[in-house]
Amino acid sequence: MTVEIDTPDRAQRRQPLQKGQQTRAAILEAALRLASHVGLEGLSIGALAEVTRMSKSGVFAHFGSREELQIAVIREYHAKFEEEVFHAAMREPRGLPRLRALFERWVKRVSVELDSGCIYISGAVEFDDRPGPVRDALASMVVAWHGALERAIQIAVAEGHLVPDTDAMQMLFELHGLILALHHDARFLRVPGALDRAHLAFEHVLSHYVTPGPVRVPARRR
Amino acid sequence: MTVEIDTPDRAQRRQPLQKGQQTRAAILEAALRLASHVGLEGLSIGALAEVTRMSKSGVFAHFGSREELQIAVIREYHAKFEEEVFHAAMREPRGLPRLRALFERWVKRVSVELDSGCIYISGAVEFDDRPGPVRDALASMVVAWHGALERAIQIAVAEGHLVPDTDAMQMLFELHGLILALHHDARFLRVPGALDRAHLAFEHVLSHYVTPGPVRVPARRR
DNA sequence: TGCAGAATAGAACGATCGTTCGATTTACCA
DNA sequence: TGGTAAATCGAACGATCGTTCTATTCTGCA
Repeated sequence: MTVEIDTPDRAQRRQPLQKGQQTRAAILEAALRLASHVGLEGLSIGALAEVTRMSKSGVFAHFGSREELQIAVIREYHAKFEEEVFHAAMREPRGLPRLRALFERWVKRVSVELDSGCIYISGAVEFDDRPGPVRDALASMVVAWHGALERAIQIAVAEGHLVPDTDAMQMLFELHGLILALHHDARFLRVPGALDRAHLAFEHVLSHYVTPGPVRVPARRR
Repeated sequence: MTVEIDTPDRAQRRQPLQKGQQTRAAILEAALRLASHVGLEGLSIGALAEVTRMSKSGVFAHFGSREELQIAVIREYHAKFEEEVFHAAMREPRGLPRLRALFERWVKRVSVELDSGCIYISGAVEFDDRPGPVRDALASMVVAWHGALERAIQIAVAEGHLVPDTDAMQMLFELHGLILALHHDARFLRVPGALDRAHLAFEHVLSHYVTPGPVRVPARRR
């Protein structure tokens, strides 16, 4: 539901956002920061209004309901995630380099970023027993991301970097576990060195699937 | 703060619980079931009163504050966990068999048990940004459990089942990741076959640390 | 510049939250 | 069995929740 048609003037002046849209964006940004601390369930319109120095009803009007706000936050997080992790890594060459980049950026997103906990992870825990549109939105984003990773693995197989009988979903399961363990140790337990553990574990997982020998023959493919 | 001294009569009649204690236990059981669905933060005294068919103040009086209730729930979960996972697995022979049993029971606790989500996992996400006594209680329980696992790994090394230069904390990190991934896939995404993935992944991790060759020479030790 | 519509504020709603307090019932021991 | 302390209830508190109104301010286009 964005603006479909802009006046030519506005479009070329790079001012595509009306007032309402840009305060909505500001609210969303604050909501994202807030939700990454207190979770999607902990997100409240009152607190959001305080942070943005607006009235509760003013904030509310932009979303229509708390559920819609939560879903908007999820979508916003997804967009950021896609940009900073997926698209950035896609610039790496196909196969293992790209897979490494995906994992590396994923790691950064989950553990290092200053005040941004991973909403995919916290949301999964908050909504694993709570059906509804929020859960559905969250799940569809996570599934999409996992799908992208699975494809990256399959490409690495096709490139000959990973052994032909690699079970992509199994490998994904193992890599996902590393991210979750990292998130747990770094964010909850505050263990130093969790990052190194994640990297080393990545190599361990990789060694199960990587094609043996220094010489690799990339499969001829387009 | 349990009852220190019982009258001899009561102790031998196996009625160690006064009325108050046993309703407290009943409340705690309900709280545990409720918290595993809605989380420790989602736990409310009102909902708890409704479930136990008591008044809010009646429930409240047993704990003195919501925080105390949350901590009591954590301790209760810990006791159950210790009994069903740790103690049960400790009956297995030292080394690899015991480590396998620990993992297996851990898996069961986290994914199969009907309506009991793992409070260690959900709590870690809920309180990773929230200091206070609840977080401290939770963290100390998790740390204790991880310590027990680390010891089990070290014993397996001493028994010669795992290679001598095994990094116990690294191995623990990798195994913990599998549990978290299982929890995510089974509880949130409801993917079938997550259990099998966890088991296969366990063997993968193991193969990195297990002593090669069919013949193993257990270290002489006590 | 003026006017229509969007954007925001402000007050109020019913509900629920954790907590307090005083009254009342219940359980237990002498 | 009676008396006392423990256990439980019921009502009320202030706070906050999401949401709904109406009124006011502001923005952007003719």
